[in-house]
Amino acid sequence: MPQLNGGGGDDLGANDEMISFKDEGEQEEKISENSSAERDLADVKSSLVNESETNQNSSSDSEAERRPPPRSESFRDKTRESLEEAAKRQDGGLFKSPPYPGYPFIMIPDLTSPYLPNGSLSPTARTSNKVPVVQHPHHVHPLTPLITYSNEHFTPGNPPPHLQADVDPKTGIPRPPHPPDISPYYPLSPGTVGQIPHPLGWLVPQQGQPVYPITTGGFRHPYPTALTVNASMSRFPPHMVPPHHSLHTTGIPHPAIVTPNVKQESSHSDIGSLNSSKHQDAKKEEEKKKQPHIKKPLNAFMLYMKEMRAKVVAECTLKESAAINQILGRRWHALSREEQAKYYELARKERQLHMQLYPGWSARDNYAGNYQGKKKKRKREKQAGEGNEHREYFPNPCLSLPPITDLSAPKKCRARFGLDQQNNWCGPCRRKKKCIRYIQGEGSCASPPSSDGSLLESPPSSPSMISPSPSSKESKPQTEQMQPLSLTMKPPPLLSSSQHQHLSMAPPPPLALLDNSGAGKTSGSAHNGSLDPSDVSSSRSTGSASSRPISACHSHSLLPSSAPTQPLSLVTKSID
DNA sequence: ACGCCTTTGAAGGCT
DNA sequence: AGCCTTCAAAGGCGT
Repeated sequence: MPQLNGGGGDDLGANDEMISFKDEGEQEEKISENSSAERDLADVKSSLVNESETNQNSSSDSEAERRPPPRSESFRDKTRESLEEAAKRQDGGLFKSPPYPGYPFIMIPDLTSPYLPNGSLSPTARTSNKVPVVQHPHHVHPLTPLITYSNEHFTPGNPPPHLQADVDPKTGIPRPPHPPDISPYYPLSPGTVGQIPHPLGWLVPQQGQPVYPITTGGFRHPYPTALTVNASMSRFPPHMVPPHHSLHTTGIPHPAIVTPNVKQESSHSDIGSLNSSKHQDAKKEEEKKKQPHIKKPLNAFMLYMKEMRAKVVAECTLKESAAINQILGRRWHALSREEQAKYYELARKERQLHMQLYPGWSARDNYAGNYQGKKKKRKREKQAGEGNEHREYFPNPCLSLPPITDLSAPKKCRARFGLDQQNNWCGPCRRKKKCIRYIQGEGSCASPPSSDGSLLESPPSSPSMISPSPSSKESKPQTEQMQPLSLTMKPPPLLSSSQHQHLSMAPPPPLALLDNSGAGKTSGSAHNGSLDPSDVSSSRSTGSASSRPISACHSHSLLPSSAPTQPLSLVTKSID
């Protein structure tokens, strides 16, 4: 098995995750090409890291000086630079083992927890990127993934939401049971909703049920009265129409559903020009705007970002999301497999539930122009020389972070079988489409992901659960390619660069590495990673993004001099 | 007011 | 089958 065992043999088994580090792989590839082939990749990496780090250390100050003054830089460029600077300043310590206090999933949500940064209850009702959507403040919270997979917080006496007969006499909307354990999250006071926004808050298990007790057939039932939303108003079929104001079973607005912020101005502005079709059009428009916007479920990284953003903001003085996201991106890579796996698991579950809740929903629905209020996003032009080339030749030190490659994160076939067994993948998976096996295995699976509700112990993503798949050949021991996400396993410590060296001795190199050594050229499908979305992202990031420097987070979080971070972009950019 | 930036992952569409 | 594009969150910043 080509996966790195963070030293534990607790391989989570998602090869594809490795590919997330395709940059790393690519760079390693380049490195190995450029340097002696015999050199251990890890050595190369670490040495490069050290070099860059030392460079960074010694020249971080002079870097700015050396950097030629912006020639004909646009404001964007300047902004970028400032961003880079900021990131440089702030990111540093982020790459030491993040001081994760523990995983939120098993944390008992505590509003009073100091873990909640002040700003965590972030900006309320902000619009997401100008999309006229309303987000309740509780939608945003660093502890969002606080969803607890343990039953202990859920009194077994509470009937499942869909059986909840409690109906609000006023609204006719089924009321959530308000279990004492949940109430802290969702103090559904008249005007306000929960204070703890949780992207998956609506998934909070009840009655000791699995997080996703909803079966394909049953989840709609609780909403008959709630589905009073004028169907004509909605482009969504009634069953897709969120109950009422996007209320979830629990009466809690589903984070994925946002009601377009209908601008009131239109209503009175119409008064003047009531006549004619104009008014009608306006009306129509307004109605359209009222259509709930079902957002995409957050992916693992988004969940992670949501949770960690506040933390990063707190740790650093950064506020710019772009810079923070860079940091988070690197932190994401620095996460241990298990940690990442948890997010993947969450994301998977959210997707799953999302799919169940809105069977007809397609991500395409949210594409520009497909729903009111959404402006077309202008495609960012790829700058001519902005290829990945530079980046590849100047490995990003941050990428030499622990090769947390494989996650048994539920990535469908890819995760289950790994890249080396693509023949086992379902067709769609090979084309990066929806995994049919995954859907069949999961979506139709009425049984909870984990019977005891403890996803931590037996995550459904566990290949064995997902697919007894015929393809899971006996040839390969399960331990190798289908390792369950046993969170009981000791999480491999985040590796420092030095550790990374050690890691390089880890048994089977990641597939990517193998491929790299074998395949050589990155171009096209040289490595398996080309099949992985990460490659797409790689191409997407077009160097400009990935090469952006994110380095030092001043203050406490600074790494010891041994492992400062190196702004790659500085290296890459300095070339010309 | 609105778009861009920036990250990763998922998914749809196009070729 | 592979590549490309869009969207999801977030908040500062530029236009």
